[in-house]
Amino acid sequence: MSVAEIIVDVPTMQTNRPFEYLIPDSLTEVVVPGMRVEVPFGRGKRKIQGFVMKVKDNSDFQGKLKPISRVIDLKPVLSDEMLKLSYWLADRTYSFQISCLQTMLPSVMRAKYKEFVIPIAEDDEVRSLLNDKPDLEITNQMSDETIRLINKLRKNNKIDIQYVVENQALQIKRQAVTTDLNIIQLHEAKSKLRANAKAQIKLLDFLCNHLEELPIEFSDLQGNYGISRAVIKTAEKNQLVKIIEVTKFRKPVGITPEQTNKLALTDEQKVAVDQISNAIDQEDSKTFLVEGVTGSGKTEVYLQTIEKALKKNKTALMLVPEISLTPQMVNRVVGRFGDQVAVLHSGLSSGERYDEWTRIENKDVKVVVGARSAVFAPLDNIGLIIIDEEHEASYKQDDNPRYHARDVALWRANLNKAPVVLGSATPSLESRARAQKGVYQLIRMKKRINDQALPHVHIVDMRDDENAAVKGDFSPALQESLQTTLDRHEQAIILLNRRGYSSFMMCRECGFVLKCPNCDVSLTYHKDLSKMKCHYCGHEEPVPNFCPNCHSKKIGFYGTGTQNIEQQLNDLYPNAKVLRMDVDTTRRKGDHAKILKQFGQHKADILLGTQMIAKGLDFPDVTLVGVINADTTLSLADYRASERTFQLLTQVSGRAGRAQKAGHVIIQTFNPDHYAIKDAAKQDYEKFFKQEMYLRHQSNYTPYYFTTLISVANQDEGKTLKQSYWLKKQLQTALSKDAILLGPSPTMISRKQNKYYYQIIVKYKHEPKLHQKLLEILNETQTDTKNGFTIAIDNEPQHID
DNA sequence: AGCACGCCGACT
DNA sequence: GTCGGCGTGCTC
Repeated sequence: MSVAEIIVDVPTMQTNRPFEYLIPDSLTEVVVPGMRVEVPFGRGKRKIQGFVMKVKDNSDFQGKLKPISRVIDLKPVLSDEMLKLSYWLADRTYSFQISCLQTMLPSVMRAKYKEFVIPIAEDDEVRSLLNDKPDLEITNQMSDETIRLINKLRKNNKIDIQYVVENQALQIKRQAVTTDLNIIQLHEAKSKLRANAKAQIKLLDFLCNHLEELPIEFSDLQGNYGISRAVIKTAEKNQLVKIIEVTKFRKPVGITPEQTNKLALTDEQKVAVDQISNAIDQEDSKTFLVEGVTGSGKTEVYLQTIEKALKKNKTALMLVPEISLTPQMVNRVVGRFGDQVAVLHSGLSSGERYDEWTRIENKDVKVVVGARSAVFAPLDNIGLIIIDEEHEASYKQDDNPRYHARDVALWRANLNKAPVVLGSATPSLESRARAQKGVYQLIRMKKRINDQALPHVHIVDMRDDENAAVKGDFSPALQESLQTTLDRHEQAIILLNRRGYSSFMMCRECGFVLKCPNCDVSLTYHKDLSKMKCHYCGHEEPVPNFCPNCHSKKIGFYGTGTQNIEQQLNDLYPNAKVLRMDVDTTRRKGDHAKILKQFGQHKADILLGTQMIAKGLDFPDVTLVGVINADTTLSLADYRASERTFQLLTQVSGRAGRAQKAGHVIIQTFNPDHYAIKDAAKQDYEKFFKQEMYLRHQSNYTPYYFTTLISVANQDEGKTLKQSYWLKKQLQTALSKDAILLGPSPTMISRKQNKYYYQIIVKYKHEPKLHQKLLEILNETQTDTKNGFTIAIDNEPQHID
């Protein structure tokens, strides 16, 4: 007898364990761990997807085992390493195992479930329900009436429900172009076209040059050659080409960047490369923290160590924050390693993502570059893992499973006996502290390449009379510097530190602030829609003409958004071209890259934006960086506020003067004496680290303490609070006197989408019973979860709000 | 999640 | 009486 242990696709606490199924004779030897299968589950005829975790010869199960219906994959989609990782991940993040298994795979591999009504009796009601068709899909848009009818007919055995598990990944079909004509016929056709049919000529030329690569997908033609769908359709009409559907993905006909060669290393780089290479050689899974000032050439260290891993016939994984996954960055890697590289970025459609995943799985590539989720890339035999901008909060996923890519990377590295390289100019306190203790090996790179001077940073005290008197948000010093920069035909970057600083409406008469009816936040003004919008739930309403509270007409905008600043810049420098980069201008995929490209080609003089412009951009003509409001992140009620402010200011300052030209940075602030701002101005990480460590020690925070955040949410505020206190009491029973228990307290935005949020924070050093207790709580509260309670556990949260 | 079982109130 | 509301418990 052959039995499989299967994790089923039902994300609840009760089903969060393996279920045993009989492997039918026809599938023995076929069903192996890591494979997806379809199984019957529950009393009805429901069929769902499951993951095979183990295969064994017998079962202790008392009841009758059901057999596996069919296999979804012919070979396992998860390796033993990944299966093993899923146990650890589920445990560490307090998530369902099924959720962990699913996040490791591209989203198209998540099963889609469909239900169909099948008639089994001749009946008028059945006929009218099905409209004389052979079946009817049950959707959630059906009226209650229809659902009731379906239930009734089923009870009376007049219809049956059929469950279908769909595998989206295999269903992806894409349109592609091919032609029956040969090269001579194509040329002939071309000569017959009118001279002004430029796009048609371009298409035919393309076909002539790529005949052996046909069929080629639409998206490739559009993306890489600018041949639009309309052009192809016209050609089809004229019987020049054929449009077919392809299921087999081909590698995109990409523009391979120019081959780049190794750069000569500075002494500091050499030390770094040697040490890491050594660890690769020794298969030593130690962790390096490369603390290198902006411009010290960390990327070259990454590239040369990756090369080292490849030479040892191993693979390499490189994680970068989504935001710095720019063409600049990608080209540098692809330029060095060519088609051995797979890139997983958010610009890919889910099909393309699956494509890249398949390439990695098939061992067609040796290097994977990508954002957070790329840490689950199905690479085999990993020789090196790199995490660039190690301190970035985006490495932590903020919904379930709440994993930190760094932790996953360390786990995989340990299993693969590979070193990990954490790189940053401004390491996270926890990593830097670990290096201090010798857990990680610290490698410092203090010098910039070519001995470039660090930019000169000038702090402007906005409390000064002179600055306070200015109407807008630009101090005289910043105005002057901008003018000088423009006069010299150089470029400037203006950073607006965003949090809580967008335009909201307030009444000057009664102080009323226009808020979202569902969430406890003020609505922000969106110029493009001319509407007030909630950033949390998307609620929108028209801009009021008078105060809804006192009916005064003195209601107006407060705060500064990027649009407002853009206006001010236009007023101050009417001849300068300003590019704005924020959530509004980068909504569509590729917008981000487009704006940066334009700026890089010097098609604009000033780049204005939020956080997203601070990362890894390298523009030789930028000589001025201005920070409008350095302190808005400081005022957050988050213990990481100083760290975040320091990191942001240091990163953005590093954008100035990266080539031959000297850089200049102006930071406007109301807290000029704050250490985070002063140390950032001097690019003095070590000094900041000491000061911040002292404060963290004083207030018992990371890295001196571990933190776990438990949040409770419910529609009813009283119930939420009651539940929170119960939770706190439960936790107290498991904690020692040394643990610190904070809360319950309302979150910064205490109401989101009509639910009230309360949180409890546990700070601890060593609490062996805590983990078990939290699991118990999750188990005990599952009935509450059904009743609209949300209980979330965040291990080492990135922000507390 | 989906489904059955079971216990209560208001209708042909 | 019985239909249908939802609370409870189970799924190999």
